[in-house]
Amino acid sequence: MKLSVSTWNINSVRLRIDQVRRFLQEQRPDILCLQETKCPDDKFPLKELQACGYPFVVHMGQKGYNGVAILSRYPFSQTSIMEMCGRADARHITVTLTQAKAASGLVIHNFYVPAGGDIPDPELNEKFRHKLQFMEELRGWGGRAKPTATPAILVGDLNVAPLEHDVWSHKQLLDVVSHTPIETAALEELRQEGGWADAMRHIRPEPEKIYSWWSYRSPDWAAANKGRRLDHIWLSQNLAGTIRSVEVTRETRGWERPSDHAPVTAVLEL
DNA sequence: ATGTCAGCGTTTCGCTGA
Repeated sequence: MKLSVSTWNINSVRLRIDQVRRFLQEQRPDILCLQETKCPDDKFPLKELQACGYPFVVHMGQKGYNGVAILSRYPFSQTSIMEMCGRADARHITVTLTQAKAASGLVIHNFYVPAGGDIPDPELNEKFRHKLQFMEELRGWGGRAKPTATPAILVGDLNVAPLEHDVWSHKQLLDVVSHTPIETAALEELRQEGGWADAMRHIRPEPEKIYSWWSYRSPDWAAANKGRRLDHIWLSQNLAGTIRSVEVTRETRGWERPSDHAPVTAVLEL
Protein backbone atom coordinates (compact mmCIF):
# COMPACT_ATOMS: atom_id res chain seq x y z
CA MET A 1 0.00 0.00 0.00
CA LYS A 2 1.00 3.60 -0.55
CA LEU A 3 1.06 5.89 2.48
CA SER A 4 1.51 9.65 2.13
CA VAL A 5 2.47 11.81 5.10
CA SER A 6 2.59 15.61 5.08
CA THR A 7 3.96 18.09 7.59
CA TRP A 8 3.10 21.79 7.60
CA ASN A 9 3.79 24.65 10.00
CA ILE A 10 0.51 26.45 9.44
CA ASN A 11 1.13 29.50 11.69
CA SER A 12 -2.45 29.62 13.03
CA VAL A 13 -4.83 26.86 11.99
CA ARG A 14 -7.89 29.04 12.54
CA LEU A 15 -6.65 31.88 10.38
CA ARG A 16 -5.69 29.49 7.58
CA ILE A 17 -8.39 26.86 7.89
CA ASP A 18 -9.40 27.41 4.25
CA GLN A 19 -5.80 26.85 3.14
CA VAL A 20 -5.60 23.60 5.10
CA ARG A 21 -8.83 22.46 3.45
CA ARG A 22 -7.56 23.41 0.00
CA PHE A 23 -4.29 21.56 0.56
CA LEU A 24 -6.14 18.45 1.78
CA GLN A 25 -8.50 18.51 -1.18
CA GLU A 26 -5.74 19.03 -3.74
CA GLN A 27 -3.08 16.70 -2.32
CA ARG A 28 -5.14 14.13 -0.37
CA PRO A 29 -2.33 12.97 1.95
CA ASP A 30 -3.23 10.07 4.24
CA ILE A 31 -1.77 11.90 7.23
CA LEU A 32 -1.24 15.62 7.85
CA CYS A 33 0.84 16.84 10.79
CA LEU A 34 0.46 20.51 11.70
CA GLN A 35 2.61 22.77 13.86
CA GLU A 36 2.04 26.24 15.28
CA THR A 37 -1.71 25.75 15.36
CA LYS A 38 -1.79 28.62 17.91
CA CYS A 39 -5.11 27.33 19.09
CA PRO A 40 -6.44 26.19 22.47
CA ASP A 41 -8.01 22.73 22.29
CA ASP A 42 -11.54 23.98 22.86
CA LYS A 43 -11.23 26.27 19.83
CA PHE A 44 -9.64 23.74 17.46
CA PRO A 45 -11.60 23.48 14.16
CA LEU A 46 -12.14 19.75 14.60
CA LYS A 47 -15.39 19.25 12.69
CA GLU A 48 -14.28 21.32 9.70
CA LEU A 49 -11.16 19.21 9.31
CA GLN A 50 -12.93 15.90 9.88
CA ALA A 51 -15.37 16.90 7.15
CA CYS A 52 -12.47 16.96 4.67
CA GLY A 53 -12.20 13.19 4.95
CA TYR A 54 -10.00 12.97 8.04
CA PRO A 55 -12.16 11.45 10.76
CA PHE A 56 -9.23 10.72 13.06
CA VAL A 57 -7.72 13.84 14.63
CA VAL A 58 -5.63 14.62 17.69
CA HIS A 59 -4.50 18.05 18.76
CA MET A 60 -2.47 19.49 21.59
CA GLY A 61 -2.75 23.23 21.75
CA GLN A 62 -2.45 26.28 23.95
CA LYS A 63 -3.37 29.91 23.70
CA GLY A 64 -1.31 32.03 21.34
CA TYR A 65 1.79 29.92 20.78
CA ASN A 66 2.99 26.53 19.54
CA GLY A 67 0.44 23.72 19.22
CA VAL A 68 0.53 20.50 17.17
CA ALA A 69 -2.09 18.29 15.53
CA ILE A 70 -2.34 15.10 13.49
CA LEU A 71 -5.13 14.44 10.96
CA SER A 72 -5.52 10.94 9.55
CA ARG A 73 -7.67 8.94 7.15
CA TYR A 74 -6.81 5.84 9.16
CA PRO A 75 -7.62 5.08 12.77
CA PHE A 76 -4.94 5.26 15.40
CA SER A 77 -4.43 4.58 19.08
CA GLN A 78 -1.98 5.38 21.83
CA THR A 79 -2.05 9.10 21.41
CA SER A 80 0.55 10.58 23.68
CA ILE A 81 2.58 13.69 24.23
CA MET A 82 6.03 14.37 25.62
CA GLU A 83 6.80 17.46 27.65
CA MET A 84 10.32 18.42 26.70
CA CYS A 85 12.39 20.64 29.01
CA GLY A 86 9.76 20.27 31.71
CA ARG A 87 7.34 22.52 29.86
CA ALA A 88 3.76 21.69 28.91
CA ASP A 89 4.05 23.82 25.79
CA ALA A 90 2.39 21.68 23.09
CA ARG A 91 5.43 20.84 20.98
CA HIS A 92 4.93 17.10 20.52
CA ILE A 93 2.16 14.62 19.81
CA THR A 94 2.29 11.04 18.59
CA VAL A 95 -0.11 8.39 17.30
CA THR A 96 0.12 4.71 16.37
CA LEU A 97 -1.83 3.57 13.31
CA THR A 98 -3.96 0.52 14.09
CA GLN A 99 -5.94 -0.73 11.10
CA ALA A 100 -4.12 0.43 7.99
CA LYS A 101 -2.99 -2.91 6.53
CA ALA A 102 0.76 -2.69 5.95
CA ALA A 103 0.95 0.51 8.00
CA SER A 104 -0.64 -1.02 11.07
CA GLY A 105 1.58 -0.41 14.08
CA LEU A 106 3.38 2.48 12.44
CA VAL A 107 4.20 5.23 14.94
CA ILE A 108 4.06 8.88 13.86
CA HIS A 109 5.76 11.60 15.88
CA ASN A 110 5.03 15.27 15.25
CA PHE A 111 7.46 17.83 16.74
CA TYR A 112 7.75 21.59 16.89
CA VAL A 113 11.30 22.39 17.98
CA PRO A 114 11.82 25.84 19.58
CA ALA A 115 12.98 28.49 17.09
CA GLY A 116 15.73 29.70 19.40
CA GLY A 117 15.56 33.49 19.22
CA ASP A 118 18.09 35.67 17.46
CA ILE A 119 21.42 35.37 19.29
CA PRO A 120 23.16 32.01 18.74
CA ASP A 121 24.73 31.88 22.20
CA PRO A 122 23.22 29.78 25.00
CA GLU A 123 24.88 32.00 27.62
CA LEU A 124 23.27 35.17 26.32
CA ASN A 125 19.99 33.84 24.97
CA GLU A 126 17.60 31.73 27.02
CA LYS A 127 15.62 30.77 23.90
CA PHE A 128 18.70 29.36 22.22
CA ARG A 129 19.55 27.48 25.41
CA HIS A 130 16.03 26.04 25.39
CA LYS A 131 16.41 24.93 21.77
CA LEU A 132 19.70 23.14 22.46
CA GLN A 133 18.26 21.53 25.60
CA PHE A 134 15.23 20.38 23.58
CA MET A 135 17.49 18.69 21.03
CA GLU A 136 19.57 17.15 23.82
CA GLU A 137 16.40 15.64 25.29
CA LEU A 138 15.42 14.31 21.87
CA ARG A 139 18.80 12.64 21.68
CA GLY A 140 18.33 11.12 25.12
CA TRP A 141 14.87 9.89 24.14
CA GLY A 142 16.33 8.19 21.06
CA GLY A 143 18.86 6.36 23.20
CA ARG A 144 16.41 5.44 25.94
CA ALA A 145 13.06 4.75 24.24
CA LYS A 146 14.52 3.46 20.95
CA PRO A 147 11.67 4.89 18.85
CA THR A 148 13.20 3.50 15.63
CA ALA A 149 13.31 -0.12 16.81
CA THR A 150 9.87 -0.50 15.19
CA PRO A 151 8.62 1.26 12.03
CA ALA A 152 8.29 4.95 12.85
CA ILE A 153 8.06 8.34 11.19
CA LEU A 154 9.23 11.58 12.80
CA VAL A 155 8.08 14.80 11.19
CA GLY A 156 7.86 18.43 12.03
CA ASP A 157 9.24 21.92 12.07
CA LEU A 158 12.64 21.12 13.55
CA ASN A 159 13.76 24.73 13.06
CA VAL A 160 17.21 23.63 11.87
CA ALA A 161 18.47 23.53 8.27
CA PRO A 162 21.21 20.94 8.77
CA LEU A 163 23.03 20.74 5.43
CA GLU A 164 24.94 23.23 3.29
CA HIS A 165 22.32 23.07 0.54
CA ASP A 166 19.41 23.36 2.96
CA VAL A 167 19.93 27.15 2.95
CA TRP A 168 20.30 29.75 0.24
CA SER A 169 23.77 30.77 1.44
CA HIS A 170 25.73 28.47 3.71
CA LYS A 171 28.40 31.08 4.42
CA GLN A 172 26.00 33.92 5.14
CA LEU A 173 23.90 31.85 7.51
CA LEU A 174 26.63 30.26 9.63
CA ASP A 175 25.95 32.85 12.34
CA VAL A 176 22.17 32.82 11.91
CA VAL A 177 20.04 30.75 14.26
CA SER A 178 18.79 27.64 12.41
CA HIS A 179 22.08 27.01 10.57
CA THR A 180 24.84 27.53 13.16
CA PRO A 181 27.34 24.66 13.51
CA ILE A 182 26.22 23.90 17.08
CA GLU A 183 22.62 23.38 15.91
CA THR A 184 23.33 21.51 12.69
CA ALA A 185 25.77 19.18 14.50
CA ALA A 186 23.25 18.55 17.28
CA LEU A 187 20.46 17.73 14.84
CA GLU A 188 22.59 15.44 12.70
CA GLU A 189 23.91 13.65 15.79
CA LEU A 190 20.51 13.00 17.25
CA ARG A 191 19.18 11.88 13.87
CA GLN A 192 22.02 9.44 13.21
CA GLU A 193 22.30 8.13 16.76
CA GLY A 194 18.54 7.68 16.85
CA GLY A 195 18.58 5.57 13.72
CA TRP A 196 16.57 7.97 11.55
CA ALA A 197 16.88 8.41 7.79
CA ASP A 198 16.29 11.90 6.36
CA ALA A 199 13.63 10.96 3.80
CA MET A 200 14.11 13.98 1.59
CA ARG A 201 17.88 13.72 1.31
CA HIS A 202 17.68 9.94 0.99
CA ILE A 203 16.24 10.32 -2.49
CA ARG A 204 17.21 13.93 -3.27
CA PRO A 205 20.81 14.23 -2.08
CA GLU A 206 22.91 17.39 -2.11
CA PRO A 207 23.80 19.55 -3.93
CA GLU A 208 20.14 20.02 -4.87
CA LYS A 209 18.88 23.07 -2.98
CA ILE A 210 15.68 22.30 -1.09
CA TYR A 211 13.74 24.78 1.07
CA SER A 212 10.47 24.63 2.98
CA TRP A 213 10.46 28.11 4.57
CA TRP A 214 10.79 31.62 3.19
CA SER A 215 10.81 34.64 5.52
CA TYR A 216 7.84 36.98 5.52
CA ARG A 217 10.34 39.83 5.46
CA SER A 218 11.51 39.13 1.97
CA PRO A 219 9.46 41.43 -0.28
CA ASP A 220 9.73 39.12 -3.28
CA TRP A 221 10.25 35.73 -1.70
CA ALA A 222 9.88 33.73 -4.93
CA ALA A 223 12.40 35.71 -6.95
CA ALA A 224 14.87 36.12 -4.08
CA ASN A 225 14.37 32.47 -3.06
CA LYS A 226 16.33 32.93 0.16
CA GLY A 227 14.83 29.87 1.78
CA ARG A 228 15.76 27.28 4.37
CA ARG A 229 14.79 23.62 4.82
CA LEU A 230 13.39 23.69 8.37
CA ASP A 231 10.64 21.09 7.96
CA HIS A 232 11.61 17.45 7.95
CA ILE A 233 10.36 13.91 7.48
CA TRP A 234 12.51 11.23 9.06
CA LEU A 235 11.96 7.48 8.82
CA SER A 236 13.24 4.66 10.95
CA GLN A 237 15.99 2.96 8.96
CA ASN A 238 13.77 -0.10 8.45
CA LEU A 239 11.47 2.13 6.33
CA ALA A 240 14.14 3.93 4.29
CA GLY A 241 13.70 1.58 1.33
CA THR A 242 9.99 2.41 1.10
CA ILE A 243 10.44 6.07 0.11
CA ARG A 244 8.99 6.80 -3.33
CA SER A 245 8.93 10.62 -3.33
CA VAL A 246 9.36 13.63 -1.07
CA GLU A 247 8.07 17.00 -2.29
CA VAL A 248 7.67 20.56 -1.03
CA THR A 249 4.33 22.11 -2.06
CA ARG A 250 5.91 25.45 -2.80
CA GLU A 251 2.81 27.04 -4.30
CA THR A 252 1.10 27.40 -0.91
CA ARG A 253 3.71 30.04 -0.06
CA GLY A 254 2.27 32.10 -2.92
CA TRP A 255 -1.34 31.90 -1.71
CA GLU A 256 -2.98 34.97 -0.22
CA ARG A 257 -1.92 35.51 3.42
CA PRO A 258 0.24 32.38 3.46
CA SER A 259 2.11 30.59 6.17
CA ASP A 260 5.83 31.25 5.89
CA HIS A 261 6.29 27.45 5.73
CA ALA A 262 5.26 25.19 2.85
CA PRO A 263 4.06 21.61 3.36
CA VAL A 264 6.45 18.70 2.86
CA THR A 265 4.96 15.36 1.74
CA ALA A 266 6.55 11.92 1.61
CA VAL A 267 5.02 8.96 -0.22
CA LEU A 268 5.97 5.50 1.03
CA GLU A 269 5.29 2.09 -0.52
CA LEU A 270 4.69 -0.21 2.43
C1' DA B 1 19.89 39.80 8.60
C1' DT B 2 15.58 42.45 8.73
C1' DG B 3 12.18 45.11 5.09
C1' DT B 4 6.70 40.84 7.92
C1' DC B 5 3.33 38.23 10.31
C1' DA B 6 0.00 36.44 14.17
C1' DG B 7 -2.05 36.57 18.69
C1' DC B 8 -2.84 38.83 22.89
C1' DG B 9 -4.23 42.33 25.97
C1' DT B 10 -7.35 45.94 26.27
C1' DT B 11 -7.45 47.35 21.81
C1' DT B 12 -7.63 50.16 17.77
C1' DC B 13 -1.62 49.99 18.97
C1' DG B 14 2.41 48.02 21.62
C1' DC B 15 4.40 43.92 22.83
C1' DT B 16 6.16 39.14 22.15
C1' DG B 17 7.60 35.35 19.44
C1' DA B 18 8.80 33.76 15.08
